[in-house]
Amino acid sequence: MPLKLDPIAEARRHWEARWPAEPARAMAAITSIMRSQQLLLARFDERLKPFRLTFPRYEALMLLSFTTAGELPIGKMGERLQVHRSSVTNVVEKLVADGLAERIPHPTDGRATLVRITSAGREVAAAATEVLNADLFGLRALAPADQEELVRVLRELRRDVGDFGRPG
Amino acid sequence: MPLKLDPIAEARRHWEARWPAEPARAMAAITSIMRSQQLLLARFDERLKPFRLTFPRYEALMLLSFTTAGELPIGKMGERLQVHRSSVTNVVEKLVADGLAERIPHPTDGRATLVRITSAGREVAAAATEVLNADLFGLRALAPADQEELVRVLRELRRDVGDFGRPG
DNA sequence: CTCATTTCAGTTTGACTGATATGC
DNA sequence: CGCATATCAGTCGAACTGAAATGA
Repeated sequence: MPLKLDPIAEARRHWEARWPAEPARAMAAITSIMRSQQLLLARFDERLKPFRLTFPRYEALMLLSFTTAGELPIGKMGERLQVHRSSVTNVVEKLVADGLAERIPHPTDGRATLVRITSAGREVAAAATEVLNADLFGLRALAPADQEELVRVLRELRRDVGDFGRPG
Repeated sequence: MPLKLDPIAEARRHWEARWPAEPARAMAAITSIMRSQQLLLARFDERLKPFRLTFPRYEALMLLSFTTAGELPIGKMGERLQVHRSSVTNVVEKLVADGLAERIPHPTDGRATLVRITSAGREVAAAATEVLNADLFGLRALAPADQEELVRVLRELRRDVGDFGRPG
């Protein structure tokens, strides 16, 4: 059930009454991101449920489907998804259990495990993507220019916080 | 360790190779939000750790501190924080365990429990906020105008997804 | 009685740490 | 040998569901 007023606008008024404008603005931006993520994630999970997927699993599946060979070692996946190796092990376990991916030995490195998307995995990935595309990932009402603006500003944010760039 | 390239720009190229521009753009916007949230949350948890707070706990504490009486029933908190009642029960339990809040009986409604912030809770909330303010909530490098833009666009998004407005 | 409020028990999920096995 | 890779066992946090208790 939606609230009557924008909760972030309300919170911002409280902040501005107690702290300078600068942190209040930053806080409003942050909580906007947090809340948006929460809402979008809920929406995604709902759409993905029929496929027995969650957003992290969907991400992993799409990552695999984007590689030329359809396979990637666990460590590489963790790097790309920015989560711990053991978390990847976990997610992959679910995909394997559902027949969407399989573990195969690395041809040259005996330590490594390759995760390969199966044809069933590709089908599910395509079908799920179709569903998500159908409502444009929940952004139907957002103007294309606004979507681009979002990407641009958040790219700045991510670079600043250390998502990419500044190699070191 | 930061990646060399922007992972979202990379993913977007993959999407554009397989699907129309519209969903690719939406997907880029969505994953920008998801990833930003992930990065910010990690940063917050790090900053809040010395106070034995997590972001949800901090949110709950701030919510209480913003009310005139410093107290709120559980259900109201869940409504404002947009989480399930039993989740609030859980978070409040942690705050109470650390002496930052207390449960008191509702004066007129015997069913309800009021959660009240303690003076220790106010102190911790203030100290934690000071720390978060010190790096402007992780948005040091983002221009004020960009922060406002973020708030504006995400307000549209939230309204569309059903965070507020459209009462019914 | 019905409805509302909260708690409790139990589950799910994802992420982590640290220890271990294996192979480069 | 040291280093890298992955798994396993165990923990934690947060969210949920559904049932039970209590009281308006």
